[in-house]
Amino acid sequence: MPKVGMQPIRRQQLIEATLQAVDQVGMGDASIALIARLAGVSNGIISHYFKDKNGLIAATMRYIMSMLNEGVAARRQALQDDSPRAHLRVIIEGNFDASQVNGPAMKTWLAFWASSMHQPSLHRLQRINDHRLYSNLCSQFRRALPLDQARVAARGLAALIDGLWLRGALSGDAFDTEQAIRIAYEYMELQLAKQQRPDTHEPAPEDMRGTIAHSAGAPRD
Amino acid sequence: MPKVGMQPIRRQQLIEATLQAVDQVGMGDASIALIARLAGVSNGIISHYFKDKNGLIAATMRYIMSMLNEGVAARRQALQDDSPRAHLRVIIEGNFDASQVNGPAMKTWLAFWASSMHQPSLHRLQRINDHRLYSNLCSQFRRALPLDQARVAARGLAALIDGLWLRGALSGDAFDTEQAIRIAYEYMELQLAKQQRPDTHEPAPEDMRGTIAHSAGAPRD
Amino acid sequence: MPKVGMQPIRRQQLIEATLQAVDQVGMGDASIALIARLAGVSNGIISHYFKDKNGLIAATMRYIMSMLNEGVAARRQALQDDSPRAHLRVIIEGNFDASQVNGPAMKTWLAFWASSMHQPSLHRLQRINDHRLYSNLCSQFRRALPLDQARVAARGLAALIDGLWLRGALSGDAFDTEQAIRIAYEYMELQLAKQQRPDTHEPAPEDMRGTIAHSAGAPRD
Amino acid sequence: MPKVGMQPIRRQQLIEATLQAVDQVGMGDASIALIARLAGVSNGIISHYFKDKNGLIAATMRYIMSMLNEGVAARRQALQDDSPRAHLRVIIEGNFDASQVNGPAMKTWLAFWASSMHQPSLHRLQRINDHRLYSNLCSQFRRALPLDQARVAARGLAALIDGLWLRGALSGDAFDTEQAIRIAYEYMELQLAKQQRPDTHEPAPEDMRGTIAHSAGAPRD
DNA sequence: GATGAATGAGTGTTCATTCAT
DNA sequence: CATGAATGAACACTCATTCAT
Repeated sequence: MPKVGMQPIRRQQLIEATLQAVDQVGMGDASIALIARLAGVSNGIISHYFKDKNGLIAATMRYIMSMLNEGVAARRQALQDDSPRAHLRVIIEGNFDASQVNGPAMKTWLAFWASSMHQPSLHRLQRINDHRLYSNLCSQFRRALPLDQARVAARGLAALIDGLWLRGALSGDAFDTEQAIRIAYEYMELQLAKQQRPDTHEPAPEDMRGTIAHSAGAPRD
Repeated sequence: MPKVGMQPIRRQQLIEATLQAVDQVGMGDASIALIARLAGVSNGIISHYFKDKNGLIAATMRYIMSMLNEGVAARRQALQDDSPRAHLRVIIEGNFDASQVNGPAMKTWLAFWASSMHQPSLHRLQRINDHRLYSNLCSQFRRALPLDQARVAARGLAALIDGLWLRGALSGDAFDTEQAIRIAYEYMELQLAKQQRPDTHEPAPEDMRGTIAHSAGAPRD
Repeated sequence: MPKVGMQPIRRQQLIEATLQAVDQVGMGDASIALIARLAGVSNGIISHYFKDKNGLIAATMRYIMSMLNEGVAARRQALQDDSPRAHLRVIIEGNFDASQVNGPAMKTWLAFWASSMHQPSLHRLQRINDHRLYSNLCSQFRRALPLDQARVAARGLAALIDGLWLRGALSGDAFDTEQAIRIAYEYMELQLAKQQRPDTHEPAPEDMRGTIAHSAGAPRD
Repeated sequence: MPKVGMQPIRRQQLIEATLQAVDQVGMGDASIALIARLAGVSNGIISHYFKDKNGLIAATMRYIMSMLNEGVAARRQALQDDSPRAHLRVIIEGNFDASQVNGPAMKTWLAFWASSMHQPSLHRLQRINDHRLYSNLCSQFRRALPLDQARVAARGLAALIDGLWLRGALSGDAFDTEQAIRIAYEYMELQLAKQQRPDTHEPAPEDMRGTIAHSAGAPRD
């Protein structure tokens, strides 16, 4: 009943109800009536805060994306090592953050991707996100590799991260975060190894002092 | 007009109309009425041949999966080199076959994944497919690497293939098949390279003497 | 496949499948497809033999009615006593014949009644049947009672028979034929007992010395 | 137009439209669209208030049943004579109340009976109703007769009432309430007569001075 | 005689959206 | 702010019927 400041609270409430609904019945069956019931509010209020259902969906997507970005940002701030490797690790870890590998988030991401193929507004959101992951990876690889190699490495690592996430999400089993991170790390190392000894394709061992560093790199984009 | 033996013809006709409809408006809006119109038949015929819409969707998915399998199988038969490397290349290439990187197929795959999170029957299909890619890769890597390494390599390559495919599908641009294949090849080579030099810090070295073997491996399933 | 004489066989086959279908799913859900499947024939054949669904329904009703009539007729032929009482008993018993108190018959009768309220052709069938029971009872009571009393007795006994049948059918339990017959007998006796006392204001007493004729009495009508 | 507290009004409105529709075209053809049109509301509102068509049908049945009960209850309250006879008369009369012998009610009852053979929820309703008529009759007969006789009398009278109602409904002509009540009265008297002179099986004549009495007994249940 | 492919109108139901209260 | 009554189009699905074979 409070007049002031209800907006952000209600919006958050409805976004979380949306995630819950998508988790329970899928995006296709996540009706406004169900979402409103889960949020404990009336049907009508949704258009009040989000104009229409698409608005709610888009807001929910932006919310998950911001969770992803925050997951990376928080890790980056805790970094002490400023090496590319440390930054890349942060990006990788952030993309497998708990906020991204739970049921509601995974189902919503998948539904979002499917929708983005036909909804221009979602497609735009999606491209921004995809590009962010790539460019964050690329800018870190760039510090260790020539541009061409950096681009390929970034493209590969981005794909590997998304692929690991995708297969984990689709498996139906609990997400094996550790294994996913390990595989992504290894790929990163293999790419970085090209820098040290351009004549070999071995990873560079000695400079990996477990450091972590405060780097940048927002997740899934 | 009713002829005898129309079943296979009509089924194929309706599956193709479904792909077309999904391409045009997305799976969410691919109504029976639209699919029937695209196929040039009446609404009612769909339940005659597929029981209900789910039956049509599942048949469509099976069709795309069989296309994928055939794409790999055809390449495998043309193979002259029986090495793991050659087989792995076939699997990679098959997964980026023209039948898989066109609009209708990509949109259908994405929609299928999203649906599989909530439809047990689709989930089953999906798991079978995912597992097939992994086990095909694994059995090839196994010929060159120790079991543990082979597993990790297979998991990584499967994820990389799916991730490259996913990012390509979501990009909205034409699929850059060549680049995707190149990145996947490189990953494959990096993994196979571990066998060569037993002296490095990598495990599983000596027993993979470049052996090759004739194996099989169908992609994405 | 025999050409000649298939008609009566097919018709009977389809009528029995109709009873079976009504028993299983109710008349509302007894589709032509289901009936054809139960009969082991194709959908299309029904219109060949019965023009349309209504024709099949009507034929099925006529079949049940004829079973009822045969049940009474058979008992009447076995009769040695020609008294009104004996004839009335035959009518009562015939109405609770096994052919009338089984699941398919009871469900079909009820559905038929409901339909007869809106289908003139069925309504006509129904009236004929109802009237037959009444007039058969009436003609027997007439042999023992004055016309007015006979009419009331017949109306009452007809209603009691139908009511006993109805409540038995609706109960969901096995039909207690014996009890129903006992109650109907008692009513008959109470009505016939009025004849004994010629001093009452009613006519037609003494001349009904049990004798009289083989009359008729078809069931439920 | 949406007002608060519309629920009871709309529900009643829709129930009456249902009766009207059943009267006009039968329950089989009483579509939601027709009912909504007769009620002057939109199709969608029905699921808003009754969940689905079955809910509306069940509510309509409960409404007719409550009318029946009220018809008996009102008569019972007006009773001055507390004799079993008076109470039984009230039950009989209530079952032929104007609310039960009009077209819509009769058609709805018949359709309800037919449906109750296949819809468990309706069957339950139906059994309750059937049992109520029987037990009300039985408890009154019990005051004048030994238990065994009372049970048989109640069973017989319940069947007679239902049978008279059924034949009246099916006749297609205007319901002859008076005649039906007269026949039921007579049956009641014949049964009650057993009490007075257990040594004879004659009905008790003299004590039937048209007494009425205030008794209880709800009809058809 | 018999099949089953094909139709297309009709069904109950769901749902995002609107808006008077 | 918030409700929930109300709409009406859209949906998947059913079905009696027709008819080429």
